[in-house]
Amino acid sequence: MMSSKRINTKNRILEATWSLLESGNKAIRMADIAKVAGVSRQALYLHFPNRAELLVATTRHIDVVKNVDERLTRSRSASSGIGRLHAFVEAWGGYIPEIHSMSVALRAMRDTDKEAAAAWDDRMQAVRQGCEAAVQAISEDGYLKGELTEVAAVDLLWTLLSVENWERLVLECGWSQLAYERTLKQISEATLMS
Amino acid sequence: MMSSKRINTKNRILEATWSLLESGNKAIRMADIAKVAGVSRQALYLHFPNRAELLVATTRHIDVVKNVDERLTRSRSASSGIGRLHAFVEAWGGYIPEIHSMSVALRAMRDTDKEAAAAWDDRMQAVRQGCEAAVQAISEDGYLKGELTEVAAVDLLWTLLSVENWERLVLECGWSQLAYERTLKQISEATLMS
DNA sequence: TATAAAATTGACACTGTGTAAAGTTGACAT
DNA sequence: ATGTCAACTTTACACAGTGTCAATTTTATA
Repeated sequence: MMSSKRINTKNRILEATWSLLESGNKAIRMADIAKVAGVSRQALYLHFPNRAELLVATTRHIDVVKNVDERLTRSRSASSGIGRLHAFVEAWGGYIPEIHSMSVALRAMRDTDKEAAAAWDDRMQAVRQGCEAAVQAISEDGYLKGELTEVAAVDLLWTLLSVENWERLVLECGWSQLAYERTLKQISEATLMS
Repeated sequence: MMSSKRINTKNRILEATWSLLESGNKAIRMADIAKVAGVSRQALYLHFPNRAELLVATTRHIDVVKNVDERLTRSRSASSGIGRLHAFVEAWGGYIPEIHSMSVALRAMRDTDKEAAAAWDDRMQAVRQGCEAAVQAISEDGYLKGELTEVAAVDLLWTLLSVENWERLVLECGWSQLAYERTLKQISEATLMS
């Protein structure tokens, strides 16, 4: 079959990139990726136009493997506002550690690369939509704090649930994932609901 | 005087770097800095061993000019816990926009450069100390939430007041500085105090 | 006016990205 | 068996940006 080999190689490259990202090594060079994928450096350029697009493609690949979208959407099934809030904090909060290495890489490229920035913003917009759904449910239940508009509430929840805040608490301050999720539920509640 | 010119040039370089950082241009090259400072590219290396140290020196320079430390320390004079909290949120929160461009540059180097990481961590430790002082005052007043240890409370306040959260709300979501400060006072209170 | 520090000039090594071209391998259709 | 086509390799190179080096010029001041 004409393209089976190609698909295989492309996949190997994506997996190699992923594993290097997870290794925590920041300065990943094309040559490193090629080495791990067991392929020549030039072969990378046969499949991806440049480094940025390779990394972006890797995010998408991880997204598919981890089934992000579905997991985030599923959290919207809870009936009450507070139920949705908790479910979303759990879903997204639990997802962060899985995509964290990716997130670091994408954010590092943010300044220099437009595509990378777009890929990251795209991910974040998905999260924001989850926040919107939760806030709306709370608002419909009549529990949204009086002084908050819905937009402001979304802004706040979105900020609280940022990857950066997770990094601070879990990686820098050494909180357990459990403590993170529990506390963020509390803070979100205290911040948004009356 | 033997070194008046040297100091002048060094200062011009620091100011040039600063202005370039403030210009929002991400990819600042040594050649750019030299041009703005009105000096040859090689002259930069006469005063700073490399790009990283030049940027780190620029932070320190800004710190001195803006008088950070004193402004942060001054916020500890309030008598009550809640007073200190508010004063600190105001002091630090008001300071963020002034050092923001610097912060972006330092964080961008964080991955590749040890010194830059150290310089940034150093700044953040100063902020953390401010958080500690506020939490302690609240705790002494007996208003610290029962389920929170002092350390956890400091972790949380520190996280809430991160530059990244300011960026999200003010730059990305378009909040005014006033709204930011007001809301962060509220959230901090709701999160830490009973 | 002699001298020493400060700065300039121009050349170059090094790293990493991306391009280009010629050659190799293997599947497979005829 | 042979020819063909795509995937891949190999080698070479252009390019940008950092950092080094050595020779020279400028300038302040003793």
